[in-house]
Amino acid sequence: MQIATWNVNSIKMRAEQVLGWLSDTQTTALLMQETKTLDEAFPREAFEAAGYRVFTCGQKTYNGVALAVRAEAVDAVEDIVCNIPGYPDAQKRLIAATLQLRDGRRLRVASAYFPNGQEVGADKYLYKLEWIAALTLWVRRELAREPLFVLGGDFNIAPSDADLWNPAEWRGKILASAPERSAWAGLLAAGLEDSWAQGLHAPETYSWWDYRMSAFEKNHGMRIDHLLASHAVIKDMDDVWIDARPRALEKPSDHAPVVMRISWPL
DNA sequence: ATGGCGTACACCGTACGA
Repeated sequence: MQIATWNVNSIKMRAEQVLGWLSDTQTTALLMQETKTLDEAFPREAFEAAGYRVFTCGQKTYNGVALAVRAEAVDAVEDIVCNIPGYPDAQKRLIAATLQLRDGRRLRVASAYFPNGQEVGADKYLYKLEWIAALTLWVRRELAREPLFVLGGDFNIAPSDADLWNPAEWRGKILASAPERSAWAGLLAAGLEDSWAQGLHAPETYSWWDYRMSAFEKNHGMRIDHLLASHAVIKDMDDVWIDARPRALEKPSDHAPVVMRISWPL
């Protein structure tokens, strides 16, 4: 079984690349962010024709999250929620669903698009911290009833200076500020583990590169997309990596997929 | 200090992003 998260930066622009990548990698469940599309305009038929079920929580122009799940891997998909329960928000940044897997396991997955925050101290920054606090409370509740849980997405947080190509310039700034890193630690304290900590990774491995100034070619990137999971998932994880290949295509998303392989035979 | 690039909506430029 393979689970991936990918900020696609407009699903209408990227559907062909995403479907090609799913076909190449045989990914079981893909968590998408920044679909930037109303649910009725999501290219659902193309995903279904490729053998995936799709669940969307979208809006016009901005934000938007979605799940694509291989139909043959699940008996049912249940308890779908759009946005954080109890946290009303016009911005669509979370979708979760429980996958009743063909092997009998129940796995809850959540795709999250964390607010960017714009600048430390800005209104959008306060919203970011408030949103993460609400998410953390929700994660605690979910973990109490769903032992197999994965939270993946574009966190818009670089957990350590090693996750920035130029940490000196980002010290204390948005994506790297102490309150954001403390919020990250709070998510782990709620009962999640960072899948990345399980693997051996080359230094300067990133998940996002600016479109400008040939940042990808120079590997001027950041690692801000993550897969967290409960221990019951992490203990069965074989590998985790970032697939930078799609970033080198024509008209790419500025983010690359983060992928985890779990030993369950699906 | 700005823009550098890309996307969306719909203006023929603005908002937003990380």
